[in-house]
Amino acid sequence: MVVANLSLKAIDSPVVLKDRIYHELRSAITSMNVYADDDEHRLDERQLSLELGVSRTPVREALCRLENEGFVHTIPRRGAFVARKTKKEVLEMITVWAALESMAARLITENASAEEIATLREMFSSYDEDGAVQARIDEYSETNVSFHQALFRLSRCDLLSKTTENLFLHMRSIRMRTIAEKDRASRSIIDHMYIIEALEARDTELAERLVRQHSLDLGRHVEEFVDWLP
Amino acid sequence: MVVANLSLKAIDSPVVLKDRIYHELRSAITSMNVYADDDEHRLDERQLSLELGVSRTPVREALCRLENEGFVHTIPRRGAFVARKTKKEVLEMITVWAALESMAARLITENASAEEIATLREMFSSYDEDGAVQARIDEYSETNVSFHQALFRLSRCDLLSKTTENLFLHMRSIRMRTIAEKDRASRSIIDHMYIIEALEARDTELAERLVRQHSLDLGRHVEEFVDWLP
DNA sequence: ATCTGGCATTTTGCATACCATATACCGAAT
DNA sequence: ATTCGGTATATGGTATGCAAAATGCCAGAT
Repeated sequence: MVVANLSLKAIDSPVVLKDRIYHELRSAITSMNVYADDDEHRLDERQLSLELGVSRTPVREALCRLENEGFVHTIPRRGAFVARKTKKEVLEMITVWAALESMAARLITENASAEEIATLREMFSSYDEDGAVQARIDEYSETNVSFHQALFRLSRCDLLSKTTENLFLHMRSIRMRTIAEKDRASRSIIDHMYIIEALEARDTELAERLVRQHSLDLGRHVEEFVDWLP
Repeated sequence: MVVANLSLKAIDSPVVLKDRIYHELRSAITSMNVYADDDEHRLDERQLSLELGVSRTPVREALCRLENEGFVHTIPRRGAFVARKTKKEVLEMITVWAALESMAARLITENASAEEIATLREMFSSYDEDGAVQARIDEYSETNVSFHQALFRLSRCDLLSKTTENLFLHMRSIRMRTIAEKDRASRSIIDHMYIIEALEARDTELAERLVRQHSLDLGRHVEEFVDWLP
């Protein structure tokens, strides 16, 4: 008799309620337009637990986690609110982003394979013709996000990706809104191409600088033109 | 009758139980030597709540927060354990650190006042004589931590400081152990002096590079010599 | 002797109950 | 009419209760 070797992968996620609630609430929060109106969006524990058909306990634990990650702001004895970032906070997020992504670029020049870097170039291959970016601006916006996520993935540094994940979500609405401004979109794709070239050339310092500059440019744009943030 | 103008500052922190428990547990975890023995340190909810004289609920919320921040690892239906970092994870923490601190250095060259930068130099003034670092190695170790914290403080970017805060705590034990190796300590103070000079000279690129290199050197040291991590 | 299967115990995850505080409402006094 | 104070109500913070799941133990089989 031989022992069957099925090479199974361990299952260690008896997906628990609080996690599902966490994801549910997070996606609800990140997909809503927090800045549409002026009044703060309160998150009533009892109401949420009623809507979700669960008790307050797992809702509270999900809110606790969302608070740590900056999506929710809670005031003791007053309740939880959807967090509204100030302009200063958004600018600081962009600064941290720039720091992390430029480090990711460094690591890519040192560790990534040529094939991996090639995938970055392919992402933009369908935008070759003049005006393609403008014509499919929404699609390009998604590609844009994917590109930045890919940079972190190729860095092979999980903590870098993990630390940035929440920044991504926080910045989603901001980026969606700023990328739509047409000249920024074409500037954006040019920047990306130079970044890819630097990565291909394994020019660590250049890649780092270009990536950082790309982010800080967004920061300067926000600083100058975004007036819909407190 | 006039209204007394006392210029009071708002008090909005009716410090709640879960926060005190969080801090209590965090300091307990960060000050213990997690890597002393091989068996994992379990955190029994009931036992903790008994010891702290509270119910399980706030303990659970504190553990939830600690898990988000990487101090605690919980397995559903199995319980919470003090998180043990792998060597890979420590190296990644150092990488992220390098990214954040080098950005802090950039910002200092651009924004900090000469007086602020001068305070950095003063921190090391008592270590001028040869061998002073070796003689007061524990004291120097604290100064070392303060120096790095000061870099983030002077960057005036709260998110940068906040993001790094947990890394600081995670790295405490590592740094405490590695700094004690004497030649690293003297190398360290030399690095710091060059960094301060670059900041004083407002040489953004140089300051950034020196700070990053200083962190990555620690990374290489850990990579090479730390064998007590899984 | 070792391995397997079932039962008991422990412990988490979720639900509910209770308490303290913050807000809202309302009446009385100015 | 407006403002102040008290009471009611609502809501979050904490405690406890209950059920499902995981571990450990023990007996029986091989």
